[in-house]
Amino acid sequence: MARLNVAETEVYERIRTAIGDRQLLPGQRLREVELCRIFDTTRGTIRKVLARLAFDGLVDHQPNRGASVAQPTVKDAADLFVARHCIERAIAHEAAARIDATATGRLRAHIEKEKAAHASGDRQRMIALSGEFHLLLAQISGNTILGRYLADLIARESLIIQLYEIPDQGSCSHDEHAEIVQALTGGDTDRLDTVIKAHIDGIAATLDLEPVHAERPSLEEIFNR
Amino acid sequence: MARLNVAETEVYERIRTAIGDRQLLPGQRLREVELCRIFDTTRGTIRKVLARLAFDGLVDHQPNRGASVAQPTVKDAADLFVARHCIERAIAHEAAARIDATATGRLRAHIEKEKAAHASGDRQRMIALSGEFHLLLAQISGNTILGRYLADLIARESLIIQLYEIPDQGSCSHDEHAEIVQALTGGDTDRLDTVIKAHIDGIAATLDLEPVHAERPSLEEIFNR
DNA sequence: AGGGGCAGTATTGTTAACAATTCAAATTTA
DNA sequence: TAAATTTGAATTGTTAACAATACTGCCCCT
Repeated sequence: MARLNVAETEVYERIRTAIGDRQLLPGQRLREVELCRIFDTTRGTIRKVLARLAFDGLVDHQPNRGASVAQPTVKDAADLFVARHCIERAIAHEAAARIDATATGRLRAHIEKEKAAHASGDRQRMIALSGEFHLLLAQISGNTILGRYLADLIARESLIIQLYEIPDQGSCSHDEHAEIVQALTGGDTDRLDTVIKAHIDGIAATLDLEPVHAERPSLEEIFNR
Repeated sequence: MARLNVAETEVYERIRTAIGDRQLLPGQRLREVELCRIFDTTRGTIRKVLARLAFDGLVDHQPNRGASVAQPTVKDAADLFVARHCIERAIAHEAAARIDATATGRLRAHIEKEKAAHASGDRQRMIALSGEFHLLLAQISGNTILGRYLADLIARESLIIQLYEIPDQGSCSHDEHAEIVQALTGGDTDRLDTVIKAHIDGIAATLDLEPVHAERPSLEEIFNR
């Protein structure tokens, strides 16, 4: 095996998961030399990684002004949930056509992990596992393109959730995941569609996407009342 | 307006459309210095462009072995049509919810262009216009994420069509496009689904599993005239 | 005070030289 | 002759210095 530019993908993954895990908050500046120190690598590598993240929409990269973690708008969020529903539905259909005992076992095992995380109240881990469940579905579907799109959407979603989540609205959906598995193995595609739709809507429902926030309110609006 | 790295996007677009227009054939090598000469730019710019194209899946980029136009596999092709159907369906639904007289007018005007290209037998132009029709739908839908995915899929598709198309199987589908517009304005979503499905299946049906090998024109010939 | 320039610093962008790797033809060897 | 090896050229990968740009605090002026 060729030793592929390991440093680059390493740094890329670490920043990506840091965003997914909500350690890197939206708007956080990402200075090149600072990242160089942290990851013990060169500026060239960092630049490539930032370019990739910018292309993913996870990072805002303006010429001569550097990079920062993206701050998706309300419209971005709305577009995302439409796209997510469409991709998730297609993945579920493909997975239903290919599912076997092994796949079912992996899904059930994953749900057990989610239950454990829920029981122990480890919120960070719950979020990570929830994403992984859907990526596992994508893997079972076997469609790499859909899988890539889903990974893209999940990463963006984590930023959106951070920005727009309604506090104290625990979105712990491992029981919904169990329903999805049940519908998958049952072969009832109508029911599958219903469950998928409900699941995505459930996530969207924990957000406050009122158009009020669409345009950032001006300082006038905030203080002049 | 800031003068954004114009050279980079320029080169990127030219190579991208050269692939879309079937001037750059699958497997064609893309040497850095050669591209530098052709586009009169530096190696750094070319490298960034090639990295981006590789990320798009349009270019195969192996460490120390350089870049070449990608050669999607049969599985890639199968995955693509599943994804394409899913995205196209979602875009159609969104577009149906937002369509107005202006949008209808633009779609009809586009179809007229397609008819003209068909009448004049300009195959190259027909291919380009066919892609544009779908991107126009995406624009009407207003969903930028779905639009991005669709653009991605259309670019990949052009490579797949080149590799696997059955010769003399004229896939000139401007009448199918007219049907889509009719279903869109009619508001009949079931019919819309049927038409979309038929359209995608129609494209997939013109393909064969055996790769086609063709003489490849040099980069000079493609870009320098 | 408050605004406008000004210089110094910090940060990003680019380039050109150098290093590492691969490729292909020529040569050797069995 | 065919496989293996060598060798030099072609090509890609990396780095470090330099250039350009944007940010920040200061001073001056009104």
